[in-house]
Amino acid sequence: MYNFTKVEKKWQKYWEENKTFKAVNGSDKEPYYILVEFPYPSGSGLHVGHVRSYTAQDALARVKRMQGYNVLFPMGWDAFGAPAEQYAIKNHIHPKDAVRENIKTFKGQMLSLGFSFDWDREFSTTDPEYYKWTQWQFLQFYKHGMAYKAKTFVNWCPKCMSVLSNEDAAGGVCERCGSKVVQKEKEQWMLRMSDYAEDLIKGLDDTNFADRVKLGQINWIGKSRGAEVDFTIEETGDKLTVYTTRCDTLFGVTFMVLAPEHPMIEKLSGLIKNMDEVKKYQEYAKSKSAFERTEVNKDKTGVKLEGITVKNPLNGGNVSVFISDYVMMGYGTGAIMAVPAHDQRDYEFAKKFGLEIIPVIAGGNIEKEAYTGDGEMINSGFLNGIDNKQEAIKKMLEYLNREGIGREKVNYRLQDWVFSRQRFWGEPIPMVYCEKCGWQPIPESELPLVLPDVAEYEPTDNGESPLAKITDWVNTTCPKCHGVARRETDTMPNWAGSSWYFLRYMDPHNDHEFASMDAMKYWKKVNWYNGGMEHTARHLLYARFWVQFLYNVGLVPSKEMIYTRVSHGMVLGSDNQKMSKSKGNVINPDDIVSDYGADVLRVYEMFMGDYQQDAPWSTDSLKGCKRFIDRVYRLKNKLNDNDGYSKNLEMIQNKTIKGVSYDLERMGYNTYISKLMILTNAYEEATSITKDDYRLLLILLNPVAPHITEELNQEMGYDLISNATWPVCDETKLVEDEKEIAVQVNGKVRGTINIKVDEDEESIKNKALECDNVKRHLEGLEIIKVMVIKNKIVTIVAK
RNA sequence: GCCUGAGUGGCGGAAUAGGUAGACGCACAGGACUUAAAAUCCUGCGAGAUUUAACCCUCGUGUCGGUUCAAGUCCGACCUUAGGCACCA
Repeated sequence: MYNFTKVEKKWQKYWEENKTFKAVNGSDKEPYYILVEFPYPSGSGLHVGHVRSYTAQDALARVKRMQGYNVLFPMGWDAFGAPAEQYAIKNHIHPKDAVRENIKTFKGQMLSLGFSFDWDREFSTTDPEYYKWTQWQFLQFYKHGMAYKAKTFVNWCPKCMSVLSNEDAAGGVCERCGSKVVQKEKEQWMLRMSDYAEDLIKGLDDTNFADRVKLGQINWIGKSRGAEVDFTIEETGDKLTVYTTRCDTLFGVTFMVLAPEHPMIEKLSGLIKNMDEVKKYQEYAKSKSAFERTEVNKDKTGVKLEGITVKNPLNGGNVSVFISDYVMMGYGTGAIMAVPAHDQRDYEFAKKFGLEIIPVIAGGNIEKEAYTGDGEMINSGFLNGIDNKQEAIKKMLEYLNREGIGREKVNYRLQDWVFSRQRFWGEPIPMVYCEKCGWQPIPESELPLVLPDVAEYEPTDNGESPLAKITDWVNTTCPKCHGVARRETDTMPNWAGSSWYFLRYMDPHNDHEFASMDAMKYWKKVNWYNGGMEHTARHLLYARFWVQFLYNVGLVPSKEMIYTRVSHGMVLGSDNQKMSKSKGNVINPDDIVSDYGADVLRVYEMFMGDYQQDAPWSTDSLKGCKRFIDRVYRLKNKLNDNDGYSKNLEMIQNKTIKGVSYDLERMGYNTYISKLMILTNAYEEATSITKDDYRLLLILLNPVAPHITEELNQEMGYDLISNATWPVCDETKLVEDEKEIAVQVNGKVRGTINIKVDEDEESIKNKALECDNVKRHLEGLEIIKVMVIKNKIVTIVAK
């Protein structure tokens, strides 16, 4: 048909040499910022899934440019991370070399697909010029009291002597050697993200995220309204505070449970008679991985604290105190009041330990299960008789406040961000430890703190980062007292660099700021951000937190720098399974580009299904898209010498313009393609078409098939499509004077009639009633009502 | 267990505000062109009953019920499936 490889290379070269898609800061045009998640450049190359989302955003970028916007559509590399480090350990090369190779592959693939990125803004998170600013921003967190060091637990494989990520420790076993993962205590850097819980919920109002994305964020933050209630340890007078969302059931409390790590246990150790048993249980809880501990369907375990007395502050009833691992130290106060009659977990625990169960809400059967429904309050003193939760909670809160033993309290599931990783291949945390002065930030003038150039990255056997072994690097002087000091050897998590990269694109070569305020004010925010579903909770939340912090210290112009966020579906293998080497269902985009061309691959991936839904690969369907492109190509043989547009095509042309413009706004890429197929079919049916007819189709198709459309457009002698204006629908051409509408009898279609668009109702009714098949169905029936729904349907009700 | 999607022909999927379900494409079948094949073009294509044939008829958007002149679309219960969270008090 035509040599697509030659045509595609030609235009790719043209775009690169002419910087056709360069975005200029401060232009008079309206700015429009389109962002697609930058990839982790893995060794396996670009995935067809990348092609799907990049094509979609590319199409949007090309349309917006034609609509007169100054479009920023950048690309870069999120290149820190464990795989590059693993690869480097195995092959004794520096990860930056592996990364350089992978980036080269990825970029070559992207160029071969014709994406209209502004490559002048390209960077990698691993460039010292970039991570200098990631480190600088960490220092701002630190200087504003938002970064601190604290002891937390990490997944630890005792055999590999290595810290594992939650993913590598999935199922409670080490992914590499299969040993049981245990929890190891470690001092780590933390960011005070929990302080931002409320602001992160509120900020969503200033965004246009898809509802399901907003919900994902809200659920992750996990806001809950409840109360704190103080219980008192009689022997010492210490307060033991619990968090509950059901203070209405306070009369039903028969015991309390503390998390095994609860600090009160240490404080009371002198009083606790069975301290040995308690210590043993604490050890047991620690030995479990986070996975095991949170596994739901397991037996409740625990130990009673013997020798201390606690009473229910409302009715003076005895309340025994247990420790159990079903209570988490990290949420609420790390202690709960147990109401076994009305909480499933407390019920199980009570049954196992033979504890008293007092119902305080009527309904249910406590012989069988905890009753969590609503009902009339019983056995509850001043609450008796109230028959709904809300009111009972309100009354109880009033009482608790009055007596000074409790207060309303909001809790969030969102915790502070563990910001340390025990890895080599990440941004070094720019902190120094001095025996005399403690933790000290390194001076900003010393940034970037670069990773050393060595070739050995084996982790240490005590769980520290490989950096700890590079003594030249570790040993330094204290910025404050100039004495001997050690560098922090942990690095930042992968999420760090990706939390602000969209800001850097606005001003990527700035060497004295991460991005100038002017540049950020010009671009305002990311108008349209697309990425994977798996990133809509965490990555997006981290990025929003980061931006909100920068805003609060006056470094960015808005509290939310991302406006619309959408997520695309995955491209599955033809077997409807996730593509993977082991399943042998992987499609390599390079093969498709060389066999069918980039345009065909792009069209197919837009046509394959609902963009926001997963869709399986089908090479047959791909071939159909090849046929479509070929048909568009062959239309050039039908050109006539007439000027303007063909009269008989104007209606469908304008319909198509209107339809596809709307489709592109709402990510209806599959229907966008189908509408162009319909237009192409109409062109094929015509005896001949004008050059303007043809060019219109080429412009409309250009966002998804940019190479062949530019080529055919050039053959006709026109100026570039990349300089063209997106067509606007001429509504006057859409006015139809005739229309076929359906006639229903008792809800079933029994015929169709042709009407004039402005025909009066009476005449339409008559036409409908005269329709043969309609008459047949009305035989022997009495007409009750005839309704004409304008230009849509006539419906007859008969008995 | 909770949250969020999704269930429509042989397949991928359409159906802006409830108004002719199955657009567009794939696969398949028949035909044209060809020595032949590929490519291309034409025709058919939800299921069923009936008929020489056409019209026509019945059923049909995961299941059951409801609202409506009219439901893939709205409401209520449920089932299946994918993803996320998970002893969160």
